[in-house]
Amino acid sequence: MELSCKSEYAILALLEMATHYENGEPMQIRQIALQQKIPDRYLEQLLATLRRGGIVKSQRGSKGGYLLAREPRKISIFEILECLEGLDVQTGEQNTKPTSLDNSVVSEIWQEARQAANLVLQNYSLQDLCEKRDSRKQLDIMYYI
Amino acid sequence: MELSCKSEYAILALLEMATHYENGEPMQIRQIALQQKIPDRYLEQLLATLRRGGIVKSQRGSKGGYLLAREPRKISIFEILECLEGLDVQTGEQNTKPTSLDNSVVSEIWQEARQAANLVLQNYSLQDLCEKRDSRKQLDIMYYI
DNA sequence: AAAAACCCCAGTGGAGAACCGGAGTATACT
DNA sequence: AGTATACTCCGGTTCTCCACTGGGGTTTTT
Repeated sequence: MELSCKSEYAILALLEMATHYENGEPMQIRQIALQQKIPDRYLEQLLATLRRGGIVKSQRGSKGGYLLAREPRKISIFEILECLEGLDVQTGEQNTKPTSLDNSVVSEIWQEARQAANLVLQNYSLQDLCEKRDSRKQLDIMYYI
Repeated sequence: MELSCKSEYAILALLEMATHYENGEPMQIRQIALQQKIPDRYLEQLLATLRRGGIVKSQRGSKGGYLLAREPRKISIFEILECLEGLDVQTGEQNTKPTSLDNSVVSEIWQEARQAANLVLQNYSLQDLCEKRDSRKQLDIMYYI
């Protein structure tokens, strides 16, 4: 029930990219890693996965880096998590576990709960998170004054 | 996002105990383990945790075993999972991670999603699962005829 | 050609999950 | 009283996965 480090890193990185989305220039791994305090070699792998998942695109060579593949509004948090955690390799072979009635009832309940969580995550886009953060920031400033 | 083996075992075991709840006699670990195909030495540990969590009570000695501490209707699936997975030791010490604005926004979203899942699990009792299974069983018999 | 970035593959250390085993203790039955 | 039958507690083992690191490559810009 815990948010994995991997997913948190990925969301933070994408959040960073989303806030700089407008200027259209690619962001480097180092740059993102520094801003969000993420080990850069690790982030590299996460971004590679996100690229394969069609969430970001990369530009090689000098002046290269990463860009969101779509507008922040069009990228849901659910999609990000699915890309990273998901792809539980659907082993074509039959699962040898003899699924009993009890077993299937339990896993259905579990699936229903997961579905409820997914629904929430599908309704949050990167844009939403950015706005949430920015309005929070404004609030903080107000309080400071 | 996967249901841990531990939790699945526990729910299955409690399900087994719930179906025999009426006759009032304690069930032995071996008995439950055999029925639900769970390694008995492992189940022992899970039941100990559930006992400390006030979900089952134990009777020692010959003719001993385990009993649900309450009626199956009064035990929610959420409570079971919380007892097993939960208790994320609230380290009194300050978390040294410098929570940024981004960080807290992300973890709030995550918490909201988890909350949605928990709500589902809170609304399912052991009794509900038993009934769901039994009605499924009836259906199967009908189809067989 | 050299520098700056991404790309790919491989390995490592630690933590936790899923078990297993043995010695101890309470209870019931005879 | 004694034995069998259960739970109780404590420890160890094996295995997998996560987070992270390293060493090469390749592509692009200057």
